[in-house]
Amino acid sequence: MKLSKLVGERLKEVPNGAILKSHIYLIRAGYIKQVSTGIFSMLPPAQRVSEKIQNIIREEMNKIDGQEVLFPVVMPRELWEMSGRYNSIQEELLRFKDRSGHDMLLGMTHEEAAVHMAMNTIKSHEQLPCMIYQIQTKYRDEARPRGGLIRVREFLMKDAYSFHTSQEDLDNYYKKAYDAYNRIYKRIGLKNFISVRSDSGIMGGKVADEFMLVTDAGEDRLVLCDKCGYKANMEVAEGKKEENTLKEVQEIEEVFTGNAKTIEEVCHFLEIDPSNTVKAVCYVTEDDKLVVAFLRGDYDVNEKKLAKLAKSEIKVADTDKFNLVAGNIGCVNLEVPEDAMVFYDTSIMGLENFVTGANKEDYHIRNVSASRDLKDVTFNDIALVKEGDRCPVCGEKLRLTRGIEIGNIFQLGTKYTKSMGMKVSMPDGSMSEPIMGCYGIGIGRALASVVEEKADDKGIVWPMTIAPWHVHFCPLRLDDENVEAVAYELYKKMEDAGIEVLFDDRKVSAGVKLTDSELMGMPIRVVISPKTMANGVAEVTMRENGETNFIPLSDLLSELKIMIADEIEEIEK
RNA sequence: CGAGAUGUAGCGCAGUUGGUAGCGCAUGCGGUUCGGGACCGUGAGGCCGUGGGUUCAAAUCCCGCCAUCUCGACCA
Repeated sequence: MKLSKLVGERLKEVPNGAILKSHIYLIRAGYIKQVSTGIFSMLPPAQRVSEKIQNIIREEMNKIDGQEVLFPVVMPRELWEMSGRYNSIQEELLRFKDRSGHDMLLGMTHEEAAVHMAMNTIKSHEQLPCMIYQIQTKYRDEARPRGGLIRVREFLMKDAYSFHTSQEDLDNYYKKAYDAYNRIYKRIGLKNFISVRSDSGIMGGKVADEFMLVTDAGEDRLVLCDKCGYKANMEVAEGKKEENTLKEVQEIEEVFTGNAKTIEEVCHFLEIDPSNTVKAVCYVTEDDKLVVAFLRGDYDVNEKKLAKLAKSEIKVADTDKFNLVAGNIGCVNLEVPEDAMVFYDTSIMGLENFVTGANKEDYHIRNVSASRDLKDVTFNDIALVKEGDRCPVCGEKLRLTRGIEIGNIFQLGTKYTKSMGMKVSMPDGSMSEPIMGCYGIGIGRALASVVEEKADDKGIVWPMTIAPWHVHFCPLRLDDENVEAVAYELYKKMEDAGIEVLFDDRKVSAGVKLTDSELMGMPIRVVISPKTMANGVAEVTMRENGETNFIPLSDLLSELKIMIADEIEEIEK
């Protein structure tokens, strides 16, 4: 490819509003162009990377007996009513009408389509297990896209769906998919990725794993133990809290706290530490039942954990509706409706002489004792892990960090086969709903993640396995007839030899060529100039570490081929 | 969806107390340079997001709308 003809431009300046490395460089280096919020076009180099990532994914999916299919982007309302999701999913599902007024939607995921395909074709247990997958555009009407390709509304995704006759069979396959995912990330050149057990939602699945690129740029919070390897998404992470030390129990007394409502205000007013308080956070369930959560003042509610205990989605309650005194709610003599649920976090266990609300305006109470005043309550873990908590497995201090979710796999169970009525005949002649698993990877996000992990202060650094071109060929002084002749000859030879080469055929200064090559990130740069030609060599530089070698022109092709092959082998081994 | 901000040339930005728009980069042409974003000369390129209002006069002041960004909520 000749750079002079490549569609797209290199920019010197940071695009307005871009924060993430991947966002900045992908725009500056001419890989992507924004069309609308969360909607991007891929320019030729990005498309080449995307195709290489797709092919690696295809290979790995095919290795675990996947069969590639293609579901439609547009689906009719009826299909999604079968699973109940036409109504259960809100604005994120983009709905519209066709010319005859029929309700249609844009696919944001394809469980329904997968079951639709399978239920007309898979009839017997003998055809199982079976996995079908596609690589196709998804549309999710995200409320707030961000970070360039990290969180978008329209994106290319590989999604796979497997069908099984038993949980055991699903477990076996799930393990295979898990291994395939690890191989995929390794092969596209990522290093600092992990998998974490995650929340599969109230609606069903039992097991779910998320693959995360560990980076400060991530939007998911992670909890890791460097000693024993415990790792979890913040949503499900457990932490051992520091135990409360026993103290002599004193008599409860009421204290006037006036306008001090929040924990911060109360602590400031009484000159105490938040860890000596117990706060209340109130929620309502889907059917408007009150849920009160008590935690030590220095902890926050993990709403996912609480929702699980309450067996319902929850949202923050309007305390007035339940005659609660916002800011003065306490765990002693709290009056709540019959059907209300009250939960106590384990951080309160053994806590003595603490401050909590008095359940009346302007007052708190002090010297409350868990052992005396909360004798009969059950303690549950409903708090978010915080800095300083210890590993639930080995007791070491946990590390809190962030990650970008680069893929997930989970066991769906029979949610879709049951709701849509897919059954297969079993060995004993009975009919049964297959158990499903599903497995997703966003292609664009994977691409951006590689940039995020590997880019340096000069630009993108592509791994050889997914680089748009292996070699960035920069002849300097193309106005020199000798250089020009040799350059075009070398370019042709490289292409003929099957080396993917981007040829900077522009007659511009050395600085422009070299900085552009670093910005665009090809793994190998080949420079020739009157200087190198006088010695009969080419200057070959690795983008990743800047290592430079001078290679005789006569050996250049064979050396490049070896370097490319070695590099790919190194990444994939 | 809540909070904050921004819309002026392809990109990044300036634009005074209201007086019909400029800078840098990129870009066309001519020339001199040229191994780390060269220089000189000369062009082209703007419905100042959009609709209304105030005014003799609006990029500038007021109101609505739209778009975009950041933080948060949400995220099958």
